[in-house]
Amino acid sequence: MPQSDALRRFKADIFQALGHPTRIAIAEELSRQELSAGQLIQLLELEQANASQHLAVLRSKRIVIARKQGNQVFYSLRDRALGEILESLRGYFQRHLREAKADLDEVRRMEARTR
Amino acid sequence: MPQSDALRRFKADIFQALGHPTRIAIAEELSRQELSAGQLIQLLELEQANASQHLAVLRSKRIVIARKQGNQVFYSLRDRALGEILESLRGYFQRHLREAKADLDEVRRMEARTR
DNA sequence: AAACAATGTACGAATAATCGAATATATGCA
DNA sequence: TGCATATATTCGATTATTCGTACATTGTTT
Repeated sequence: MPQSDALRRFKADIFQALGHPTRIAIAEELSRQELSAGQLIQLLELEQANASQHLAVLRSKRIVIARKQGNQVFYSLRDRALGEILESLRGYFQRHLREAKADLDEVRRMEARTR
Repeated sequence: MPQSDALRRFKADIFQALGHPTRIAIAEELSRQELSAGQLIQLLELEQANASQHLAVLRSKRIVIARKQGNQVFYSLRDRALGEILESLRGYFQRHLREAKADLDEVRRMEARTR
């Protein structure tokens, strides 16, 4: 592949890091306010280890900043642009609402079948 | 997880679909202009089957629209917002250039070692 | 119809992502 | 020091992605 392959990988890494519902949820919460790991766990009803793993992914891609204070670790989004991207996807979703709903319905049907 | 889990999955799906360097490259080309599968293959120097698989991913998440014309299939980005998101990541990259460069360097070192 | 061109799909192997359980590493406090 | 709390890491099993090879499909041309 020609040109700046490494730059593409960089971008792809960021997308990929956000390519999981739990990490989306974390990023959305953090775009509103700084939160400790524990608070995130409580808010999103996550397993402790699982949350920590997802936070590690976000940290490794530098999407999130960790600030240690005493016993706990406070997380925040590193760049507000990421919050805006998340926000702009809301618009995207609205714009394609009809089809998006069809997609979501299909997801639900799949879920129903799998249970 | 509370609240609209399905909506998060929807968003995560979009990120995940863009979470691969080849698909980023495809999306970036298509944000500039409509292109046939063959043109993409040539531009990005991809294997035919591989390109087709990546295009299938982008189609399945409706990131891309396929228009069949005679023998060939022309692709375009479904929503310019996606192009803008891609563009805004360029800004993100600039803003964190120093660290981003360190990341890229590390990627390169990893690559060098693996070869 | 036969050959060709462009694209898509199926399959299997290799690699990567995800999860829960258990364990480790701080830090705070009695 | 000893114990509790908050967070991170390791491990193994499971599932998902990715890739190349081979084949299928569709439309075009002769």
